[in-house]
Amino acid sequence: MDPTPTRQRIIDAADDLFYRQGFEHTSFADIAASVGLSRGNFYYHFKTKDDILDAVIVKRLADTRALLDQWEFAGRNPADRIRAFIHILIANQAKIMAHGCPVGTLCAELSKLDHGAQDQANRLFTLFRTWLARQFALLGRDDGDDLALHLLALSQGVATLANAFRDKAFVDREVRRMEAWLDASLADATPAPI
Amino acid sequence: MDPTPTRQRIIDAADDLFYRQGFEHTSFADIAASVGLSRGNFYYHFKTKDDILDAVIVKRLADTRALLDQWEFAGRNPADRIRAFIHILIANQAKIMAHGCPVGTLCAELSKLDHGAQDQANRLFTLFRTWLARQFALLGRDDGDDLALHLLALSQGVATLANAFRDKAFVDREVRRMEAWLDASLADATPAPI
DNA sequence: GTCTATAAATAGATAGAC
DNA sequence: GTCTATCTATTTATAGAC
Repeated sequence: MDPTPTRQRIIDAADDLFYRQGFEHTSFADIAASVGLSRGNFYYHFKTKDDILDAVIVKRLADTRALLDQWEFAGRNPADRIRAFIHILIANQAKIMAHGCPVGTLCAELSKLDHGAQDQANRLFTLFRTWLARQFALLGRDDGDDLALHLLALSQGVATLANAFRDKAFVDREVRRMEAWLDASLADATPAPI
Repeated sequence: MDPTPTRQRIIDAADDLFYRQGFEHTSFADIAASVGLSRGNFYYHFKTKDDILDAVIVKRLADTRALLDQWEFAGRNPADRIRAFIHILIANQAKIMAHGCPVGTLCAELSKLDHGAQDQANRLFTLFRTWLARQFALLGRDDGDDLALHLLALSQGVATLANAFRDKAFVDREVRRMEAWLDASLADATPAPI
């Protein structure tokens, strides 16, 4: 009858607030209010703000691994799995237009803050990178990591511009472009540039 | 014998600090110290932090217009001018790896802060977008704006990942890829996707 | 135009009662 | 485990002397 322990509710609330408002712009008071907790009791669960950030990143890493495992399981072949990645831009379109990519915006912010958790956050990118590279490798490409980084870069840029221009049609166009590029990559051993 | 007025020195310092540390993470004290000014005197020149941000964005807009005019003048044809855009990633490689793209990171931060200057900052993107779209149009493309947004998105994503992974070779590869894509677009009326 | 001193608000963090 | 009360540091911002 205690569905989610307080600690987990704090992490979930912080995860959401860090995404929507940014890490630095989110205060303890914001998180406490979101959970329905007093500021004082807060420190029983987390000693410092950086401790919460660590916990949020650990949670995001776990969530990401679970997502990739799900795609791995559900996708019948590597190409379908890569398409699943491309389609996050559609599935999360509203959130991305409102707040950008959770991974890209967090890493960018931590870089500005010169924060010690930078490397941990960057591992979120690495999870996608490694997973995508393996899918491309399974398709017989020996430049899987290069293709993975390229696709990751394009999806990041689409998220950034989608956030700035709030243009749904632009996102849809770019998703179709990525799909066409993937198809061309499958048909041709030396796919078209960009 | 007063080379740069204090107001301009404040704007220059804030511009640099906002880029390297982010807007919110930069305090008046930081800017004042960077200029060599007391905090008190600061308010003689700018009433609020938002006023400084406005001035910084105005400066960046002017700098960007000057840069685009220079490319317009120096490039012998639209293709060369687009190549000049692509090569910012090389020219500013060190800064981009350290702090990301000045435009993309500012717009992303202001979006998180839900800041009133969002639209003003987004105009920086629009300057590049409109300029690129015209170059593509001059090349006979009727989908100039689409191509402009696509190139802008890819360069944004490259900046984001360059900042996260600090990988110079990755940036070089993506620049070559963009150049190859541009060449293919020129040769073919229906260029390869992505 | 520049300075020192200071106000007022907020943020991170702690102590101790219940 | 949760609360109230409090401390300390920082930040934005103002007042007034020079």
